[in-house]
Amino acid sequence: MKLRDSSEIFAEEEDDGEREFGGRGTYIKKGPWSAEEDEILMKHVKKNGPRDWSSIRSKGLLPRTGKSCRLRWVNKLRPNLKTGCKFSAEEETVVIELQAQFGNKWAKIATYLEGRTDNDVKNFWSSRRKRLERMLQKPSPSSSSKPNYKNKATSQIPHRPPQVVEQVPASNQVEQNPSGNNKCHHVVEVKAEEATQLDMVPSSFESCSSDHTFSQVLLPDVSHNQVDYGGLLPPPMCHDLLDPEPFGDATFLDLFEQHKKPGGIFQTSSIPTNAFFEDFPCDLFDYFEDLPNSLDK
DNA sequence: AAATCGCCCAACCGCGCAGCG
DNA sequence: CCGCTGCGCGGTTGGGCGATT
Repeated sequence: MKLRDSSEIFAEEEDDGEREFGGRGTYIKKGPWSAEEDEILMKHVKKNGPRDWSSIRSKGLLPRTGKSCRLRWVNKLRPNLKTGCKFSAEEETVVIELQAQFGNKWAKIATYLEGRTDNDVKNFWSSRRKRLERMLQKPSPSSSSKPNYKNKATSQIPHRPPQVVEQVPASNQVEQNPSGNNKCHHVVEVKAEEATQLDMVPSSFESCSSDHTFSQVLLPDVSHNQVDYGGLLPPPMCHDLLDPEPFGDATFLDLFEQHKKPGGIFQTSSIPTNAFFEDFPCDLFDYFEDLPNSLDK
């Protein structure tokens, strides 16, 4: 397939009715990039390096702003990008930890993840946050758009085998694991923390009957974070947990403290029943299925 | 089969910062 | 010092698409 040159792309822009004019009377193309545009941009970078973005338009190479060109290069054309590849559990762990430490410094966080862009990280976090927020909203039986597992017959619920939950080691038990698989250790530890965040659903507290207790294995002591930060300062706490916004005036920790009190939901370490977990979507526990067999014992 | 919902992701927008004249 | 310009970053939006109803 023959790619068009820049003059043809400009000509096309002059023909279509959606062109937008820049400050100098030149039109600026917006929207999806074509293969031809990518090709031209690649050539520019090959020749000049990833800089002089604004000259791409001023030289008449592309009807795009320098901003747009840079973004395209950084997010899609740069070599060694993991495009179309979902975040691995390990990458998720890194993002969660670094977000707790740096806040929403996506560009900085992305530098710790090979092949990921700030946009990737931002989108990942945004999706995760939305999911969390959705779960934090008190579900109304009549208006909930998501399936309300509680209201469905048990036979329709995609059951998670009990052993899946039991595979998760307590944070202070992992350290004693003689197998010493650091990678698994790392993932399990932080996943437990994330599960803690996601599980802080007030509606679940209410819907959970008293015999549906939540195992402490999913409530690691956040002060005993065992992740290797590679020289970075360990995050004091995930921001999600400290952000009072989802909980009104109380932070997650406030709620957690309340529920740790005698009679609270977290005081026992008994094995949870499936019923508790049926409140959550299956993929919430995807990490647990990735646990190695060595942790089965 | 059609409608609706939810997720993912590419791309744009606005703002702040740095460099330069 | 000030204004201009380019660049980088974080926030937001809108479309595509698969899953569900």
